[in-house]
Amino acid sequence: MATKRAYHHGELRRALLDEARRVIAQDGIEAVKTNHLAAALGVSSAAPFRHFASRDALLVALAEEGAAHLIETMNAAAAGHEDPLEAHRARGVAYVRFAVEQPAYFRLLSRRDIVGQSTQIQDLAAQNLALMEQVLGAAQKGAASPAVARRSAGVLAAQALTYGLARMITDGLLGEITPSQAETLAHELTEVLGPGLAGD
Amino acid sequence: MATKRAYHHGELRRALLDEARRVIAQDGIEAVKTNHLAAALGVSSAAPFRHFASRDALLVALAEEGAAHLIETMNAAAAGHEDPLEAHRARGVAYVRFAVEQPAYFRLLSRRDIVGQSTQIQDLAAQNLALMEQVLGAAQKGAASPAVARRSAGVLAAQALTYGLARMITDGLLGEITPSQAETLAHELTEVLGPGLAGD
DNA sequence: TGTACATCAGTGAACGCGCGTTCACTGATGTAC
DNA sequence: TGTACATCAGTGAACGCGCGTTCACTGATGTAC
Repeated sequence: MATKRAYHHGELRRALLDEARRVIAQDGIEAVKTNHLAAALGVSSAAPFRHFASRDALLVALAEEGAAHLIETMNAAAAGHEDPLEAHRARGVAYVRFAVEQPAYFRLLSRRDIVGQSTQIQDLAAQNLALMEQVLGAAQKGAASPAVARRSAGVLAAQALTYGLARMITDGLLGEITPSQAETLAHELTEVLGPGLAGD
Repeated sequence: MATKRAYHHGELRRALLDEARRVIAQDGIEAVKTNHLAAALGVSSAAPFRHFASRDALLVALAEEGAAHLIETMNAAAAGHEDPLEAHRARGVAYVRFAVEQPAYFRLLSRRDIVGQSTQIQDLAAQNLALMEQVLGAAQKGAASPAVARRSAGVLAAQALTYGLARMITDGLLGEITPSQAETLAHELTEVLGPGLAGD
């Protein structure tokens, strides 16, 4: 709102997060430099450290925002569906859309060195996984490894497909793609998966 | 073979590539530092530049090796199968196995800034895609976008699933996983996809 | 088989820049009386 | 309502290190005669 910034920026924390998000979306996480963020906001290069203990802390905070945002989006998408399989599919579609619309959040959330620093994010991920299992009503019999013991083949297949599509798009492996094209793709691909899940 | 290295290393180029591969597998591409490679091989920090014009050139060369290796592996895996659908599935499984066994190559090959520097790799990728389409015998009707116009939903679904699984594993999102566990997973997941592809 | 010379693959010292982070400081804002 | 003081959010200068890359050099290897 303030057109002319005075000595005190007022919204610097928020502005730093937003600028970092912009940079990540455009050039990736490695392109985030604290001094560039500061310069872009017309502030000294030491200023960011009044709000974040370190560059890493800034990235983790941003990732936490993203996680909350993602869960919310997926829950909202699933809410409208009676059929559990359709609800599950809607989650997958929403996930891909989120990745395309918010590539910065998505990139942060696929970095285990960043996610690993936030128990909050890990908790959200666990909740989400439990929800998926519940929706698909999958019995968890013996699985391939302890690490994936909680995931049925169906859930994992759906996750791998949506995650893979999301990554292919955000990593630029499919060229330029608009959010609406991404959504169409997500619909088509989850449809291919449909018969296999139903027969589970 | 030579136990004691003399003034001339003799295999430095090869050794640099191997060491870089090791580092990438363990800590990612960003962890490759020319001076660390040199130190690990007991050579001065300027030595690598006798064999590669720059750090980037080294990474591209390594990626080219990886691409050749991958194609070969997938072709070999598909060769034993009569049924085109099974052949296609074998390719997918081989792809995931490759990603797990050779995470360094896989990581390099999913970086478009690196792949983009090598027409050789791009050619190999195009050939491979054509082969997949041919195997699946997919008619290419109107698709979601020009960029993906050559890919049917079935091919893209299979790619997204295998790519997604491979990335989830190599990015550590599924915890520690052995190559044989990975192969089991790949089998299970491609099975889920089966019914949808057959009915295409 | 030995000597002269070109070429190749190393050395080691240094450069230079980018970037995260620190530090003593100062201007602005909020609160007590 | 005004003054004194604590606290907060900036500044700007500097540090220090990591790392890619360059440069003039030198020891080893291969080839011609």
